[in-house]
Amino acid sequence: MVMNVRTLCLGILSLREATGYEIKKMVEKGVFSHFIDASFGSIYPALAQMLREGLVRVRTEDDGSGRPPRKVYQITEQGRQALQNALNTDPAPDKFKSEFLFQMLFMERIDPAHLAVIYDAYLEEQEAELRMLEEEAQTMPAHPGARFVQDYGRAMLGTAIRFLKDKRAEMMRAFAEVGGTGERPEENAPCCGGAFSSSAEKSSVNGED
Amino acid sequence: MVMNVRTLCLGILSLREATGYEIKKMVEKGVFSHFIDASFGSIYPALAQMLREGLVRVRTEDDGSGRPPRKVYQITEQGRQALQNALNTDPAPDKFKSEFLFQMLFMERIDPAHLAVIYDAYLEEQEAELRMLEEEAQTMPAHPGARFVQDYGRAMLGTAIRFLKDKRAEMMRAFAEVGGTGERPEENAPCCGGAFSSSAEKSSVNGED
DNA sequence: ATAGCTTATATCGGGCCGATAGAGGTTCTT
DNA sequence: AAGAACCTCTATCGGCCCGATATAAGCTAT
Repeated sequence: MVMNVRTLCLGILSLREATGYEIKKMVEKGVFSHFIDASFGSIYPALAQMLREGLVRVRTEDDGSGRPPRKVYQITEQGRQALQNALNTDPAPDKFKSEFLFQMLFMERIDPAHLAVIYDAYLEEQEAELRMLEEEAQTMPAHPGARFVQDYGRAMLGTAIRFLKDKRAEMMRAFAEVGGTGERPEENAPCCGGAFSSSAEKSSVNGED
Repeated sequence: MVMNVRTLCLGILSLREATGYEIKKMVEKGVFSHFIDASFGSIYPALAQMLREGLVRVRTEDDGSGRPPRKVYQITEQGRQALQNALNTDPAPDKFKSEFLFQMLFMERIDPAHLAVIYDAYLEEQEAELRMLEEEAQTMPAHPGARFVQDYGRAMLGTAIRFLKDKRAEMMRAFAEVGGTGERPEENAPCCGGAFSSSAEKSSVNGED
C-alpha cells in the first residue's frame, strides 16, 4: 500500500475538508493517533504536492489582517480515486518502535531508582492513552471502521497495562537487593502497592559489565 | 533518550562483536526485531561515524580474495559509557504505524473480498511473529531483560490474535451472506455500506482474560 | 553452467521528523 | 492596562533514516 503522509491526508480529507493545521490536530488526538504519525514538515509539502497533482483543491480564507490566511483543503474526485486505489492494495507490515522496550532489554544495567521512574511513567502513558481512547469512543459517531480500531486499541492497551502492573512487583523484587540493601524502599514509588516489601529473595541479577 | 541507530548498534555490540551485516540480521530476526528497525543505509554510516568518534573499534578480516573484507566491530569503553548514558535517560514515547489499521478504519470502502484477504494475511502475520517469539524464547538464554520483552510480546500478540479471530466472526456475521465463519473469497458486492453498522455486539476480548 | 540465494560491503535519492520562525489571536495573571 | 503564556495558522530547513541499488564472491540446485 502507498501509505505515506499524502494518503493519510487524503483519508482525512475524504471525511471532511480541513486545513493543514487541523489535519495535524486530528493526527495528534483523533482515532488516527493510535496508529499513525505526521508532522507539519510532511503535511504541508504533501498538501502542496497534491494540489499540483489535482488530488486536492484549496479554498483560501483571507480575513484581511496581516496573518497567514486559512487554506481549507478539499479532496477532488481524482483524489478519491487515488485513495480508493491505495485502500485496495495490500498493507505493509506494522512498524513498532519502542525505546522503553529497548531499555527494558538492558534493565540490569539501569539504575533501579531510575528504572522505577521510567516504568511508572510508561505505565501512566498507556493508561492515559486508554483514557483518551475511551473518551473519544463516546464522542465520536462509531462507524464500523472506527469501532474496530477503537476496540482493537482497547484490547491492546488493556493487555499492556495489565501486564505492566503484574510484572512490576516481580521486577522490583529482583532489583530490591541492588537498590535497597535490606531496607524497605517504600519511599520511592508511589503507585506500587507494597509489593516491594515482600521477602527479599536472593537473586543473581548483577551480571557482567 | 538518544535512541537512534547508533544507540541500537552500541546495544548490540555491548552483547557481542559483530559486522554491520550481522547487526542487520539481529535486528531483523532477534529480540530487537519486535520493537526496532534499522536498515543498511543507516547502520553502515552509524558504525563509520562511531568509529570516527571512538565509540567502537574495528578489526578487518581480509581473506585475500577480491570480495569486501569482513569488518568486525567492537564496542570501546567510551562506547559503553555512551550507551550507559543513553540507558539512564527517559525513553521517548512509542511509535506505532499500521497501514492495516488505517485500512480497517475505512473498511466500508474496501471490496469485501479483498478485505478478507488483507485481514487473514494480517492475522497470519501476527501468528507468525508469535511463533518466532516462542521459538526464540527457547533458544535464547533468558536474562531478565530478554524475558521481560518476550513476555510482553507474547501478551500483546496473544491479545491481537484473539481479537482478530473473535472480531472476524462478528464481521462475517455482519456481512451475513459473505461466508459466515468460514471464508468465501468470491464476492461481488461493491461496498457493504449500512449492512455493517447495525449489529453492534460486545466482544469478549475487551474485558479480562 | 546458469540461475538464484546468501554473505558482505557501501551509496544515494527522497520521505519524514523535530526544531524553528513569524504573525496574530485569546486568556489569565499581576 | 501591561505582560506572560498559550493557541491557531502558515511554512522551511537540517538531518536522520528507509528502500533501492550496485558490487563481488561463494554456495547450491537444476
